[in-house]
Amino acid sequence: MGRWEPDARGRLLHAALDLFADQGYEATTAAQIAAHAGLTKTTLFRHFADKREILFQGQPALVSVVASGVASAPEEATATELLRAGVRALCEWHVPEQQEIGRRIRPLVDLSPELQERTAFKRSVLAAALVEALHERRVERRAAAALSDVGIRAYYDGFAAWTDARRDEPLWDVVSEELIAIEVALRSALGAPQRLGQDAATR
Amino acid sequence: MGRWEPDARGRLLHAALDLFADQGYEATTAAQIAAHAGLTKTTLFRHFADKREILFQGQPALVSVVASGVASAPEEATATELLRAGVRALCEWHVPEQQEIGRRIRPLVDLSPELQERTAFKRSVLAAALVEALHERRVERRAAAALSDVGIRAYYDGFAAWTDARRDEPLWDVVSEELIAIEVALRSALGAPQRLGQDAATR
DNA sequence: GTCTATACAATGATAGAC
DNA sequence: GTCTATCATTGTATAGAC
Repeated sequence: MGRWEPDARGRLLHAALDLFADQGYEATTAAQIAAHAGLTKTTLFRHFADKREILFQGQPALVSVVASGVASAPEEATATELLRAGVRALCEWHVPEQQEIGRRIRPLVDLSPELQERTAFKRSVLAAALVEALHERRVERRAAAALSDVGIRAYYDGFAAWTDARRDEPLWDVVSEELIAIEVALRSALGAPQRLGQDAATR
Repeated sequence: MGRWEPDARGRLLHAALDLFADQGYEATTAAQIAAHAGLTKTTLFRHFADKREILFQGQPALVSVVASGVASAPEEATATELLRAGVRALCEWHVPEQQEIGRRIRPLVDLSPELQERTAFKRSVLAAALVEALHERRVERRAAAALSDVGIRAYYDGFAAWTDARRDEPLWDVVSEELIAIEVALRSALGAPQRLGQDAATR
C-alpha cells in the first residue's frame, strides 16, 4: 500500500456521477468533484484531460480492441464476418459493472450538449478505426466504411438496450441480434425496390 | 444604413479563417478575431455561442433542409429514393462559395481535436434528423437508421471530394455518384457472401 | 511517481450604458 | 447591436512536498 488511497480515477468517476446526478453536469465544477474524491483540482486534471473525460475513461482502449478483433478473425472470413469479429471484440471488452455506469451516464448525456459532443466524437473515432481494420483485411474502402457504420450503430444501439435491460444477458447477445436485424433491414431496403406502406411479410 | 458595418457574422468568419490559417486555431484568441472584424469579444459571443461555431455558421439550417427534402419526395418513393431526396436537398442548399470556405476549413479541423469534436456532433445531429424524416415516411426504424448512415457518409465524403476538386461541378453530382457507389459496395458485401482477395469483376 | 500550492491565460456569461 | 467591465470556471504550467 502506498501513501495515498488507491484508484484515484475510480473515485473521481463515482464522485462525478454522484454530483452530476444531484446538480447536473454543468452546475458541477471540477473543484467540487476533486474535493469529493479527496483530491484537488490540479490532481483531477493530472488524471483526465478535461471534465468530460472523467465519464469516458477507458474508452480510448476500444480503438485497439476493435482493431485486433478484426485482425485476428480467420483468414477466410467474409466482410460481414470480419465486421462481426470487430464488434464482438468491442462487446466482450465490457465488464458487467459498465451496465450500471452506462445507466447513470445516459441521462447526463441526454441533457448536456457538451457530453453529446464528446460521445459523437468517440463514436466517429471508433468508426474510423473499424474502417481501417476492415480495409487492412482487404475489404474495399467504400464497403468497409458502410459496414463500419452498420457495426458501430449496432454496438451503440445494442449497448443502450443492454444498459436498459435489468437481466444480465451478455452484451454481445444483444448487439449481435441488433447487428443481424440491421443487416436484414438494409438488405431489404437496398435490394429489390419495394413499395412502402405494405406489410412485406404478407406477400 | 445603421451605425455599424453590416454582416458581422461574415466578417467574423473571414477574420477567423485568416487568423487560424496564420496562427492555428488554438493559438488564436476570440478577442483577436473580434478585433480583426472591428468588434469586441462580447459582440463576437453575441453572434456565436462559442469560438468553434464561427466556422460552422449556417449548418443548423441543414437539419430542416434534410427533413423537408425527404418530406417533399413523391408519395410512391421507395426508401432509397427518399434517402436520395434528403441528401440531394442537403447538396442543393450549398452555394458555390462554400467550396472555397470548405477548402480553408478542412486543414484546420484536421489539426484540431476541438473542431473534430464539433464536426462529429453536427454530423450526428444531421444523421438523427435524417433517420426521423425517413421514419416519418414509413421507413422501418432500423432501415431508416442504416440508410441514414449511408446517406450522411456519401454527403460528407462527397463534400470533401467536391471542395478538393477545382472544377465547378455541382455538389450533388459528386455526392450522387458517391451514394450510388456505396450502395453498390454495400449490396455486394451484404448479399451473397463472397470470399475476399479475388477480383470480383473477373468472374 | 503521485500529489499539492499557486499563478495564469482564455472562454464564455452577465449587467448596464449608448 | 455594440461597448465596457467584471466575473466564475476551465485547463495549463511550474515548482515543490511526501
